[in-house]
Amino acid sequence: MAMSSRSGADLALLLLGSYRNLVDEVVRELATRGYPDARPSHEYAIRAIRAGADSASDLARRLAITKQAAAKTIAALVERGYVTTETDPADIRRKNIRITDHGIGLITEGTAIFDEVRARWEGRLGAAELVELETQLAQFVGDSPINLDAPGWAAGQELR
Amino acid sequence: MAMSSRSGADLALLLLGSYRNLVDEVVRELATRGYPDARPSHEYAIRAIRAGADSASDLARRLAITKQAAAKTIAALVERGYVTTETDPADIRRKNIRITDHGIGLITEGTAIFDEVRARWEGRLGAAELVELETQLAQFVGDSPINLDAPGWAAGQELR
DNA sequence: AGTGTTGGTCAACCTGGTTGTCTATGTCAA
DNA sequence: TTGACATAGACAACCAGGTTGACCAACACT
Repeated sequence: MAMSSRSGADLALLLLGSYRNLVDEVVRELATRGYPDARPSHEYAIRAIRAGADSASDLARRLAITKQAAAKTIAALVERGYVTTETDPADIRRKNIRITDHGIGLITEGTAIFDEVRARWEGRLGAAELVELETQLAQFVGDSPINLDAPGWAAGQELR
Repeated sequence: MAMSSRSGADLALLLLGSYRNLVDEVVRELATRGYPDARPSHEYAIRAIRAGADSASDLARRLAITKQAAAKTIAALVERGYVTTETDPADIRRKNIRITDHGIGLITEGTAIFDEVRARWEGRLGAAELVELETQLAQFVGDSPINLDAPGWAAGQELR
């Protein structure tokens, strides 16, 4: 019996479930590779920093969160040794963020694992099908205020 | 130029972005229809209650969260008038949950809106394509501890 | 009875955000 | 040069939606 049309609520749960499944796997694997306390938000933040957000306010704008939230995130990153901060000599107010080797390691491994999991899915669906799926999802995301480059909305507690 | 293979991290963001897009729309629309303070978790919880979880411990098991968390959720539902509780005459410890008309209204409208949004997506993708997408997502979710019927993991702060 | 299980509650904590307020510094224009 | 405004950051309090841990009261079973 072709199950045909599911409910909209189920669709939502499918989307979120897939996301969490993917991300949980990445976090788990990251833990076994020497980053036991890494959270998805750390990855996103470090990526944003690497992409040019070199101060708290900058990061806040990039992630589309408040600067207070950005400051907290940075504090967490410093605590874990993923970044360091030092006062900008040219502007005493600013604290420039620099990613440590450990931080680089995190996003390098993170990216690799993300891609590994994606490859696994690709193996199951077929390359063309996965690309199509991504294209379709991009359509859903496209017509919205949501900005893939500013995944501040990606927060929540994604792992338990 | 066919953009072909995206990164695994992007895939994750696409999934989450689609979810939030869908859910945000539902919450927004719900607000305009007389449920301004409804949160996704409320909907999930009321659904679970309607499906038979008539006590806090029950709800906890069903949602796969702690009973304390379930109790908090129920308190929020009572506060908003979506459910009422009364002590079970047959077992003084239990507090039976009953969904109010307002609560029924919430999930009725919620379901309708979810389906409307899904229908909109269907209109864009085509019916067959959407079903295929759902089937593919179900595959990703299927091989995991994630249980669509126990969306406790769906929490996080899904809306900003 | 006595022992163990179950339902619920209190309290403290965590994460990742939010507002609101404040100071210190920088910038720019009159 | 000064005075107005913008910006960087920090502090404090709060919120949602979870978590642990400790507990008590009520039920169930032998």
